Amino acid sequence: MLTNYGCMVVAEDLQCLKSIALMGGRDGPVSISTQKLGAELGISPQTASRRLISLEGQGLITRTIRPDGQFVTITGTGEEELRTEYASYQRIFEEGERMYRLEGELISGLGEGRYYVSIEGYVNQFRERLGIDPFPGTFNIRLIPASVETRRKMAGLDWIAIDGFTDHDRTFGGAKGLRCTIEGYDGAIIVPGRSHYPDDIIEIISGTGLRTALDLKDGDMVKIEVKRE
Amino acid sequence: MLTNYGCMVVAEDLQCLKSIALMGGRDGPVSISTQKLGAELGISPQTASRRLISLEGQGLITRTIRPDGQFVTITGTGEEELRTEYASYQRIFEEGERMYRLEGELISGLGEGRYYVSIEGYVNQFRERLGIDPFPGTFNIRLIPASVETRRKMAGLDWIAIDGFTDHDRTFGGAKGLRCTIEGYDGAIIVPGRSHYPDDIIEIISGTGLRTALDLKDGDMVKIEVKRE
DNA sequence: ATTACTAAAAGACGAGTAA
DNA sequence: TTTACTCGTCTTTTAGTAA
Repeated sequence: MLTNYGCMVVAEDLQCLKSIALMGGRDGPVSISTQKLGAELGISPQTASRRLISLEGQGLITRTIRPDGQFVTITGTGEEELRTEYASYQRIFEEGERMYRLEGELISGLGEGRYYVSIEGYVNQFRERLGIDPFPGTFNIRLIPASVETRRKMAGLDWIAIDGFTDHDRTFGGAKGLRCTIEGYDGAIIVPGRSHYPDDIIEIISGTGLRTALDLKDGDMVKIEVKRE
Repeated sequence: MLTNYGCMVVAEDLQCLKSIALMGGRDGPVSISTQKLGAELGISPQTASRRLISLEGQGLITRTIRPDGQFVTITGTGEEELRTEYASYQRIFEEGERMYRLEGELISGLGEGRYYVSIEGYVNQFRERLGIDPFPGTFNIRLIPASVETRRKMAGLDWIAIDGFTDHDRTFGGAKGLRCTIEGYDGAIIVPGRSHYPDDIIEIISGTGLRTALDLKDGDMVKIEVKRE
């Protein structure tokens, strides 16, 4: 254990302090037995006792010990410590640029997308619903594994429907699209309605010829950003 | 270590997960070296590495490891875990009955208070500003050590000023009061303006004769509640 | 530079026990 | 019942090292 030059409370101690706070230790003394606290935290009474001693030693709680138990109160310092932790979580969940980021390598298209962007029935919808007049050709990306998880989370976003249609007795399936930026360029992720695309591959359309504009070739890494909400 | 039957993530792992979230691991892959993470958490790179392995094993993060570092993303499960923790802190700070609780034993008064409640210049103010027509006699309490801290926190509350005055060439000092309830009965804590009362003793006035009403004698424990804000 | 293994050192844990 | 000590064990940590 590093000496922790006054900078931070050890994780277990903080967890223990949190439990005391949940029992009401911020508002006044709460009766806590080491057994009860131990059960709460999944540790032995002995260890619970040690935690309380440690918290007291750090000035995070004060105690009144009696033969039949003890009363514990969280000090101002202890409360500050909890507030700092709370602030971290607020930063995680309340702020943020609200952007999902995907990363992957450029691969040769599966062809399907190229086909889509040459059909008027689709192109019109891309233009009207997504605001993209697609460059003839798509951009296919194999996500790094760490991005596949992010892609899953994106299922909850507001995808725009691209309707299927029939033309000259031929049926064209539906799809859905989501606006994004590719290294700064506007575009959209397109996911065919039925066909099961592999989890780690996404197909992108853009008004720009991205391969040329970004000077990319197969295997190069690309970053994609998607606004949340 | 208990087996932790799927019920909870170990405190250190959670702390580590929180750090990753603060680096942006919720929105997409973040480049994290074990060294950087270790420095952030005050642990060695080896331990940081083990933490990441552990988090991955629990399905809380996914990783892409490269010879020159790694990309880490928080999974949906990991995010849930963080949200649960966040919810705990919200409960601590956002909810609650907003009551400070004090506890102590009834002691014989220091006399000073009894004096106060017999002087019209004070009594009028108690009545008008605190809404209390004081019973002649005060209630003195020696706080248990665990309550002394709470009393300190109460300094931030909205105390009502009791002004000093002069009568027949005699000077009467100011004081401040704060409404409270004593075992359910209305009253107020009175703190003399100048005199330095011991930290662990509080003096209470009430419209009721509390000793009789509550059937208390010296040494009995009493609970006092004060509304916050 | 990385990550993560092995092995020695450090530290934490819970059983037993006293007060 | 409590709290918290000692002590033996076991876990965790870090240093060293390999890939």
